[in-house]
Amino acid sequence: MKKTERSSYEKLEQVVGCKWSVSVLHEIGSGTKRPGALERAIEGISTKVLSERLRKLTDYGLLNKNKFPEVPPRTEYSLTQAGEQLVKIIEQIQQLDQEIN
Amino acid sequence: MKKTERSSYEKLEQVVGCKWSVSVLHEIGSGTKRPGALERAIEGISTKVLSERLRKLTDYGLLNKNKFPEVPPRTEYSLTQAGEQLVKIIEQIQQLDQEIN
DNA sequence: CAGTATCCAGACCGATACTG
DNA sequence: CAGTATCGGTCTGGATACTG
Repeated sequence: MKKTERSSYEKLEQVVGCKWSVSVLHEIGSGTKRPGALERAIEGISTKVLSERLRKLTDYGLLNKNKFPEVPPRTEYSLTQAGEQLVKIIEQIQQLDQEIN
Repeated sequence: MKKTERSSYEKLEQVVGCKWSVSVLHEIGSGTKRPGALERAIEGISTKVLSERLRKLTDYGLLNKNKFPEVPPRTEYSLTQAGEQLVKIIEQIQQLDQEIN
């Protein structure tokens, strides 16, 4: 994505720092699994961006992807173990956020 | 910065998602306090961006700023309590990061 | 329904010059 | 030394149309 990165925080920045990533992780953590439902649940996100995030988070090992060979096609995403840990950490930051304000 | 934000993750994205923010927080957490030293310690960051980050993190209540009325001017930054908590959380994510890869 | 391709406006970053 | 202003290139996100 960025090309001039080299710090050890690269991955953190690319995952959490990407707009909508956190919302997507949180929503999936809340039980929403299918892209269509996610798109409806996360107000404001576009198809393209949702797809990009799902792909990236899957690539980074934070999401599992299950594609069912049906018509119409059905795909379900879920948190990996690492994904769940990240969600927990994100929730901590949320609380921190409230303390700040 | 962004203008079309409205999710509850806005702040998290704006703080952690900003390039270099995490590095700056971490470096200050490691004891580096003055802008000049930070600029040298954080390889690749520019004056302008460092200033922006310091300002934003200060505005967000993550950093304390101490300006001394001396010549030449001296300024020192330190983590607020919230800043320290955030640094701890970031370190957790670092560990998670290692598990992912 | 899931996912991709395209187009465009604007945001961010980087480098640098400059002020107090 | 700390901090701001400017400028240019690049990348991202948003909207939409489209494919399987």
